Amino acid sequence: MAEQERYEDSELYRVRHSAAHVMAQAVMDIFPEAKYTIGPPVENGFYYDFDLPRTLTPEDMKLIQKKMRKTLSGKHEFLKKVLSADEAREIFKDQPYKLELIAGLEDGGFDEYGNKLDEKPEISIYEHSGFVDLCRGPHVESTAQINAKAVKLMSIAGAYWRGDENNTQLQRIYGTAWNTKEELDAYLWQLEEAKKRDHRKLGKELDIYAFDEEVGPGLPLWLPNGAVIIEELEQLAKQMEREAGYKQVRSPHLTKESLFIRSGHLPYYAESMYPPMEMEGTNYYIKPMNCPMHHKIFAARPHSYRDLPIRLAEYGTCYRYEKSGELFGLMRVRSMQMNDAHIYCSEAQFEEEFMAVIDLYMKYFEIFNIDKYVMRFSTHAKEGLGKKYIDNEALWLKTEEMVRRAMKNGGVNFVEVEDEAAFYGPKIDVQVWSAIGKEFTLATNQVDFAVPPKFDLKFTNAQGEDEIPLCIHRAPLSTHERMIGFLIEHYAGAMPVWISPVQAMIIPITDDHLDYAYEVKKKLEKAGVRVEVADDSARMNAKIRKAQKKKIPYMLIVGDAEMEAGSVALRMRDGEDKGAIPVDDFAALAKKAIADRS
RNA sequence: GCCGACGUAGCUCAAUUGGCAGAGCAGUCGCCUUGUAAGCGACAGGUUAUGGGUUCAAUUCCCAUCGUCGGCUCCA
Repeated sequence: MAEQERYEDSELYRVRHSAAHVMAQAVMDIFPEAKYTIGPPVENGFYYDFDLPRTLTPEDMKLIQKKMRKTLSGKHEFLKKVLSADEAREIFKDQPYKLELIAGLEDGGFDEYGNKLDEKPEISIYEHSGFVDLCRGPHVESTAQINAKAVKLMSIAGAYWRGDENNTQLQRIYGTAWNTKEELDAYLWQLEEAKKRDHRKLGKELDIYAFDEEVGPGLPLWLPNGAVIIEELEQLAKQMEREAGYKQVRSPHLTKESLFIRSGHLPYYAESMYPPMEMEGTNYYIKPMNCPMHHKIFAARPHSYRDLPIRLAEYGTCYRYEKSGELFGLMRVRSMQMNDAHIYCSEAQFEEEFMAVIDLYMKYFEIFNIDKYVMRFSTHAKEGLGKKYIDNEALWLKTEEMVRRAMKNGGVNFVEVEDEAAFYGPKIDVQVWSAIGKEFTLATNQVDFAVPPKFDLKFTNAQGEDEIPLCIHRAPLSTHERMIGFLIEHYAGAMPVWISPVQAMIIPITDDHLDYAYEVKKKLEKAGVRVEVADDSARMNAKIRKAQKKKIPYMLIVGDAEMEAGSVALRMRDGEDKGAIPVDDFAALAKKAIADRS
């Protein structure tokens, strides 16, 4: 396979970066008193952030686009000039954000996002048709290289200066830019297609879940179809966990405050927890995580090294107070049921246990044909020690090395990302993308070296001494909410047979075939197939259309011929007509598809 | 939570400068009895998210609240 060109090195990257400058020029033209900040290329386009005297309107967008087009119709060269910090300060003396950037560059400290740089950078400006911006480039040679017909402004959004919510909120304009009009159209078409896959749209159409204003935001109601999917996922998890030596446990949704103080969730996690309720002078919290309960279950009985590892599993229901603007369909909710388990093991057992969890992930990915994901190894950051991370650098480094070694020995590809760990240890997150391109952590596999000692967890080792176990937190099937949201999009609503809420729809051609249809239904139900009869007054064609729109895997058409032969005419949801087959044969076929989870 | 947009029947969407709130699909009831993506007809369906305000008159203009969406922040 040929080496792929890095996006940052591509022509398109320079086109987008340059288009951002042209847009900034248009905005500054309309608002001369505005302050401009930064405007980088991003995936599929670019943005630029401004501090403006008033909020932008759709009319402004039109005007900006018009002005951009005018600039792009000419051939204006992008000229780079390297200068000193003082010279730069003189040019941008009325631009406070630029002055801040210059100061960062001068210190050799920080780039435009406030991230640390390794080397002291040079300070440069780019100028085109009289517009000057502090910028390290690269750009196209001239505006003639930007196709005005392939540039489109997409949306306005709020964004914090340097991504910090304590800073001023700026107005961000997003645009997209391509080499040709055809590429732009293809991109816009792709966006439309993605919307059709959106789990929020399909979840409604397929009657999987609903939100109700009166129930509350982020609190999904599972409709019968959704509940079927949940049931199947739990069956799968229970089977896999049984085979992998897990034990099922159960724990309450509510506990005393002291438990979460001990676990370290309070006060650090309080922002994400529902506020406490007071009973008889004691505060109780609804759990945002299951771990403290599982630790208590472990601690409820003494353990010998001979018992380890101990693997405690529970599809635990948790509640987290996500900020209102962060909610997103099923992917980000306030009530969730996690495919949770905690594995308590000795240090010697760690690598094998950790990799057994990764193996479990792989098995699930195979079942669901999930191949577009990134395993992210999330480590601590030194600056966060004692703040967002437990203050024990030696243990961090040690456990991180354990994970790194385990992953390498297991031959698993991963990317390492600093400052993404849990407060109690490093983790492997499985990153996936929603239909509309949002990134999510689907599954997670975390090491916990910090909390077991807090809970006085121990086992008796071979020498008869107390030893503290390590804990692995894992959730390979994520939460029901996120997993099902993901699966809806992954399959574009056409769920595999085994998790399809309705697996077969029997479609009688006329009412004369209804009795036979019910007879077939009974037989198939006996075989364990979720089947319904389309017994409404619509015509066969309409019934097929309806079943097709509900993405039901099998349509069984029954008429005179089938009734006589004891068969069904099988139509697949992709439109393929398999012709008539004996009912028993179909039952066997469906049974096999369900058993194989295909 | 913040910035912005939006909220009309179960769903998808109309409604002129403020002047009687409408259609398709779904639903119900009839008729038709049909061979692989929509048969025909009738009926029913609404305090235009909620609460205030302006006005002779508000779906339309203003304010607040709730919710949804696009981002930011945050995250399983």
